[in-house]
Amino acid sequence: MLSAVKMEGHEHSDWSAYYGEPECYTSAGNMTQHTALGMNSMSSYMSMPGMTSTSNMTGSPMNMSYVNTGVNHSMAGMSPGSGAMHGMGAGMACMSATLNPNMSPISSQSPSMNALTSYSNMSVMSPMYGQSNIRSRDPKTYRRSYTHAKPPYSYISLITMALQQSTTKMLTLNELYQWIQDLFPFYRQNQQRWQNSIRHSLSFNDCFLKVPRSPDKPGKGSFWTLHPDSGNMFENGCYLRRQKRFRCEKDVGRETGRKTSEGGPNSSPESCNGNESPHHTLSVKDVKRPVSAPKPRQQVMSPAEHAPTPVPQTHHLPSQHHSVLVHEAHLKPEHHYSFNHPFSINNLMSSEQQQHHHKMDLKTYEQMMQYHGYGSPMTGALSMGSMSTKTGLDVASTPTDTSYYQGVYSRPIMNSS
DNA sequence: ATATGTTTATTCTACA
DNA sequence: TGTAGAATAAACATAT
Repeated sequence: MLSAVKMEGHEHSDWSAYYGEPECYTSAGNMTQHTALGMNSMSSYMSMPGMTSTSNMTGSPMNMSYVNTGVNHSMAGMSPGSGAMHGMGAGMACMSATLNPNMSPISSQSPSMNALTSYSNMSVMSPMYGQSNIRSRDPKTYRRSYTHAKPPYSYISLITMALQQSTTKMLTLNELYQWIQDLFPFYRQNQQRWQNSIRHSLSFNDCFLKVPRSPDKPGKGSFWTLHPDSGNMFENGCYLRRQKRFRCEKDVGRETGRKTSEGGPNSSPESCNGNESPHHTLSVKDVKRPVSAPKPRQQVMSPAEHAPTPVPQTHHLPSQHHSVLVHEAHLKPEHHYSFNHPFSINNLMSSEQQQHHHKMDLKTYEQMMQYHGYGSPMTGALSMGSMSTKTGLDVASTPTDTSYYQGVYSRPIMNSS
């Protein structure tokens, strides 16, 4: 529903041009009656008129032949019949699988993609978007224009989606880039511009945390993940503009939103792990940069620098803070479910489905712990990062042309005739 | 050299 | 209209 995805001023011209008159959105807002809020309501689009029926949706994601001549990274990683699909709403599973760049069975639960999918459907398949001036457009130019329209998501929400949908809940910068442009053709242009913005967003916003690579997994850049306390940043349903930026409280008082890293002696991991209370007071930023340093650059802690105790095995230990943080954020089985994010599985799956998901998560978690077999929370966290490659679940390594608009291509634009 | 990451500054926009 | 979130540009540093 469009009350869920408010079309704000950003690039409004783009969207109004492609989607028709504002009243379309207004009518979309009426959809609220169908559902609760947030992404749930967006999910309702899966069964909206204009969508194929559930039974049809269960067919095969492959029917959605995506005729994009661009990237198409194949659906190789996809597992159409994966068990992960079974618990999901059929239509959801289908679309999700179709769009998810990370087509592993596990990640096919992709909550974020459900959101995206829903939006996509809403925009294109829902009859209300086919009304008014769109109908009069030349279908060819309209289609082309549409696919290159700027998505109504802020960079922050795009990053959040990408991170949420990834199996390990953390991605490298390049994987983020890839995810975004795979999904949104719009971002296949002007890369320098938006990628700079992405980098800026990652650094600037407290809701994103940097997780250094383990030494045994060399590569460019760190992993990025969501702050466990970032919670539902888009609970107002607007993916262009949060009502309030997520900031770590400590730093809010100290400075205006600047990320600082690696706290002094006070920055105990526990105080920032997001599990003690919904409103812990220690900034995660302290994990990232020294408070004292006026303007430290590039303060990703080196393992040697920060590991108070020898790092078990070959996994690197960026810092205790980080370790706990990331551990809490990504390895605790319950983490995903305390994460009330609109893209989170919470909002998109039934309790039964969540149970299924939960089991899988536990299993994954256990496997990882078994794999790396040591007690340090850090190690597990890092294994998450490296797991992506170990288990072949690496998002960017198996890019698929899972364009956000994918489904659109294979079917006629609803009501546009 | 290029990618990645940090920071500052400016501008635009939505909203109270 | 003021404020705050977001987009953009750019300078600079560091890592690969």
